Amino acid sequence: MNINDISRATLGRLPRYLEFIETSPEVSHGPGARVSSSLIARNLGLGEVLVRKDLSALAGAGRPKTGFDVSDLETALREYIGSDNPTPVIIVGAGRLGTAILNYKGFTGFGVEVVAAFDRSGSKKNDRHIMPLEDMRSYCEKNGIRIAIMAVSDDACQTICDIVIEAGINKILNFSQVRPSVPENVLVEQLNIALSLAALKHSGI
Amino acid sequence: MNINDISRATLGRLPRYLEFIETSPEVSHGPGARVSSSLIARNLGLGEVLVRKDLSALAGAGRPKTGFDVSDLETALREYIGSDNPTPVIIVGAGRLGTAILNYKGFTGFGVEVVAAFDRSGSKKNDRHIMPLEDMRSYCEKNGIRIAIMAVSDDACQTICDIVIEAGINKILNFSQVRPSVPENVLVEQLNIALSLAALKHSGI
DNA sequence: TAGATTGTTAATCGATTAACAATC
DNA sequence: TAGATTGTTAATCGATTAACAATC
Repeated sequence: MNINDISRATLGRLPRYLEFIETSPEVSHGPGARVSSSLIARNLGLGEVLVRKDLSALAGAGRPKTGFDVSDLETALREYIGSDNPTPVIIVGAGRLGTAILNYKGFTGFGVEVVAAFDRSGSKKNDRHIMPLEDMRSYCEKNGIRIAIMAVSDDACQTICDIVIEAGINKILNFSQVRPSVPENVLVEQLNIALSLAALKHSGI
Repeated sequence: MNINDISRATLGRLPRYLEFIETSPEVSHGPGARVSSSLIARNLGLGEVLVRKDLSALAGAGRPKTGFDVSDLETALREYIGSDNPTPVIIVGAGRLGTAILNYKGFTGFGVEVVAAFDRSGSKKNDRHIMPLEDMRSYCEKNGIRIAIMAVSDDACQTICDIVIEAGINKILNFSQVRPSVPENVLVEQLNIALSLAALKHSGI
């Protein structure tokens, strides 16, 4: 396993590792300080082999008996996640959901940053400036934006999606239940809140 | 494979099957009308064996040459999804995200329904009545609510979670990045928007 | 009968876990 | 050395796909 095939499952755990290493009093930070995968696993409620695999895929081998170098690990985690140099994304659709996401604080730890929001007519909501759709293309070109969050109605989804792609976006996180048809060089990920709820409802407990 | 082990992946496809069957002009609806898994697969962009497995797990065997009975399939899909008799859920936390979800229209097709929202202090937002947290327990007991969506800040997550469980909730869809610790008879599903974005960012295209 | 469509069994693939060998 | 901790290989598990047999 090497750094090029970090799975989504692993990626989801990386910020937890980083946060644990940075904040736990059980982890020391002097030069040469080390941390064991077992310690991390125990605190995060994960299997220790799993942690070991995640970490070694990311930061290279640990050392038997002593564990992983804390400082190397921090650097590698920050580097891979990109928390110091987050990727800019835009939001398209500034209704209630779009505005909520626009003001959401949890993105930085995952290496992304919402830099702008667009809607049919520009406006100003909760201190953040919303730009009109017409400005999206030039904004994205100028700022090299390739990722968009779409929070628009099911009805508008395909139409807006076409515009978004036209603006140079090639990765879309879509909150609509409609799966827009897109050219094959564009990637759409559906985030379906209702499905998560339904799965919960059906999960036997 | 039988109806008791419908996977989450399958569950996510069921509403799409139902919608296709109900709305596609390629599907007729008279008594004895049938539809083939291949037709569904082709239209939804899925493998036909996959569709066949999903459908037969849900509604029992199809018939070679003729396919699946449309009416049986519709009944089974509606029955399993529960769209005619949706499960009530509550929202806890009526900030921007909570309010957005409260007004979200996409739940019915997945067999769930948001029936109330709670926040520290009750209020009225966008025509929907928000109740104070103190009323949650009696409301849930009276209405038999066992599922909650938590849309509160990371800081408040554990505190509110305890209150939610106290109110009789045993399944929680949590938008916070904090994973609350809960008794083992309570199920928490994390829905992490930032992770979805990060995964998209790292997906090679 | 022939052909469309299904069901079944085995193969693949990815993620996780278990068992054990290696090493500092 | 002994023991803590790692890495590696094989097993498991779930979802999907491929190949093929069954049947109306």
